[in-house]
Amino acid sequence: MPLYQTIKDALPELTLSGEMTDSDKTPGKLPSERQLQQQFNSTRVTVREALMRLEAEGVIYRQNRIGWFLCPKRLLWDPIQKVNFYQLAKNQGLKARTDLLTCKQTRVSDEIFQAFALDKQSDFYELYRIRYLDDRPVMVEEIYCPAQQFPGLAEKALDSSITTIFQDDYQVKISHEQSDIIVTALPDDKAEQLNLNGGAACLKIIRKRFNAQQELVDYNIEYWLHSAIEMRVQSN
Amino acid sequence: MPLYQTIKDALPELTLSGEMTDSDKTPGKLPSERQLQQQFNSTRVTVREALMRLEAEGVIYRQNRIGWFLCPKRLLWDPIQKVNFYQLAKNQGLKARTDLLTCKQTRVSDEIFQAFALDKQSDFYELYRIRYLDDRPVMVEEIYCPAQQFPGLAEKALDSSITTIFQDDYQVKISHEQSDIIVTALPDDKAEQLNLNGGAACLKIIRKRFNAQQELVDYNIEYWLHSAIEMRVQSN
DNA sequence: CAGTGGTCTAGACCACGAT
DNA sequence: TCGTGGTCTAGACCACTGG
Repeated sequence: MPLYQTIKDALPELTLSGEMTDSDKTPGKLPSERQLQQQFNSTRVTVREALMRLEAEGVIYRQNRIGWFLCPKRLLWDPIQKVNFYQLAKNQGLKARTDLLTCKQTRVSDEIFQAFALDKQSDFYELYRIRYLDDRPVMVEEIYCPAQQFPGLAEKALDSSITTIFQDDYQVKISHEQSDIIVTALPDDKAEQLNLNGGAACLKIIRKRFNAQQELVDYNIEYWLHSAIEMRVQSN
Repeated sequence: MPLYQTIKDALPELTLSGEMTDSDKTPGKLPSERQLQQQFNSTRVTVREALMRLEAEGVIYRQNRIGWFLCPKRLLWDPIQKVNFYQLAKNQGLKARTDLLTCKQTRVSDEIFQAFALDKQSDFYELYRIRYLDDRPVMVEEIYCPAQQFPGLAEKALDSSITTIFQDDYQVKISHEQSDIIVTALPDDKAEQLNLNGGAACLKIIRKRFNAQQELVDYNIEYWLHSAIEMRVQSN
């Protein structure tokens, strides 16, 4: 059996038992790579091989230049149900939070513009937001919607539910949506916003939401830390 | 910019252009790691860092001890629709194939047994299958169903659609199913069956299928090569 | 048998975090 | 300032693939 397998198998217990120096400081924090290297009489390359495999499995994750941590349980999500993020988290005993990073009016890429089937290229609102579960950053998203349709959007409480704002402040109701979901690597710029490392596996979700007239209301790109989410779908 | 970034960015074009020795032999095959190491005046560790990031993105994949290859386009799949695998592939211009690895009667783990809510532990059929798209292995699955309910199942054409066999040979019709979907790493034993490497990101799908009486008909665990699949879901 | 990827060693320097 | 993870070098031996 490869050495990294031995290390990999031993790591979760080693961390939970709190034997090693780092672990008793912050709960769930793994010992440093150099400590592990000594513990297993190996090298950093091999230790990191073990760590990265555990990361791929969704057992641990890392914060950029901080260290490696055990993953809490995943958020269970049904892509069919249009359940509010806060409600979803609360139902599962998790604390949800959203931070608005930026909100500006701008032109958008052709791909996004064409999805809206508008007459001519005009301004869009572009929102960048981060979502947290129990204060752990788990998702970044970009939201695009036509500026003309949502005057004064920038002044709203954009760290709350966009759906609610659309509905209460603009009488725009979502009646239907389409989600494309792929597994890919977290792009470096998104990773930076999450204080994570680029290259980690993530779930990329492109969501288009429509009103009853089949008009596109908003275009949403989400990147989820892969270890933070689990999907459950029913079909009849 | 890190060196592995430079290599990563240059690789797809380098492969497609067919400049390097390996690439013109097998279409889509990347140059060997040692060739790349020379080309970029670097080391294997760094070259592999670039390769593994591309793998995580779903741009390339590797066959165990054979080499790295560019990924073909993903199979688009709607977890809500109960579409036959062959039909789905055909609609998207892909050639589907299924290989039966093993089929035996056996006891099963408590987790699976309990899902069936049977009176007492009895034998189950356990099928292992591999699925290919255009002759590329993209999925391994385990299927479990109660042996008593499907006498002689082992003699059927198990490299075709199980759903069809259930329906035509046993008058058992699936009316409803539930899928759990998570991103994780391909376990080593599954990787071996696919001639791939353990540790690569994969989509793990646990599917439970029920008849009209809400009885569990079969229990299915699938591991998809993450770069081979894309999900699209509609919600109303 | 030659070449490949899989695994591993034993170092190094840097930027950044915590203190 | 010290320790951390991020990146990188320059090798090595092995098991296996393919000719």
